[in-house]
Amino acid sequence: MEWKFATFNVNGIRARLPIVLQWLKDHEPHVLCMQEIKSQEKNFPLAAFQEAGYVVSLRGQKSFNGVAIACRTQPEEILYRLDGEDSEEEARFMAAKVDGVWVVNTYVPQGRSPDHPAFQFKLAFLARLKRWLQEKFQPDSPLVWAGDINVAPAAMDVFDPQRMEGEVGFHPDERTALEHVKAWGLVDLYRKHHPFEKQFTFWDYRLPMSFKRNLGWRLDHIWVTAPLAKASVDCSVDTQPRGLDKPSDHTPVWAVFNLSHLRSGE
DNA sequence: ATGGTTGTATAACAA
Repeated sequence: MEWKFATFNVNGIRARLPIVLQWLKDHEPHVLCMQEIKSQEKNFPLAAFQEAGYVVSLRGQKSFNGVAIACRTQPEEILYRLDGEDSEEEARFMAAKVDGVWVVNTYVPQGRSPDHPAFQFKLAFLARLKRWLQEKFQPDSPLVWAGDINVAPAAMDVFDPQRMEGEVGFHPDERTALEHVKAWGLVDLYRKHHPFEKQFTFWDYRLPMSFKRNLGWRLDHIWVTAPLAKASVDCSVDTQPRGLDKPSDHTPVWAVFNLSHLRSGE
């Protein structure tokens, strides 16, 4: 069974609905993780997704943040909170078991700047995620961690690494925190399939012509456990939606897996 | 130099 998975920071689901629906129609993924839906559940366009053939589970919040998972089939199990989270916490995490695969969808805190308290919150979020993975799952089980991770893992993942070194999104403490999550047993799937390509997933609105000039960052990721890495057929970034009218500042990342390959244990 | 634009919600705030 070919299983297509995608992640997209939509930056406001209501503003992005036409682009997202068209993308679903064109690519027909089994699962789409979304971040920054900036919507409460009552304002989320559930019916439009249903008409497109998707069931959506979401963790919303007024105005900011918010994550959602759109699936072809109803997930077997859904989790809305990292361990220890209280109901007041920002909506940045959810997980669902779909087609036998655990899908962990995060909108990692951006961090504002390295000297801001939000930066420590970002590092703590990554540490908590690692602990949660460690306590709940085995790295030899099929699991995807995806979303807007808000960290560029390496120099080739930012348009000007010398200028960005130490900035939020490309700070050594963030790269270390990300390495710690990875060390649990995850593979950066885009990088596995494209070891040398400089390919971004985010281009800031505030930089004039940033997309045209390719002044971007690779912040959106699909990281998977070993069995899924082995079962993966392809992983790529679709830059097309970033060039449309009224785009998100991010663009989708997708991957294809051969799940029958996974289940046969080979 | 510390800008710039965008979405949400309708005044600022976050990114």
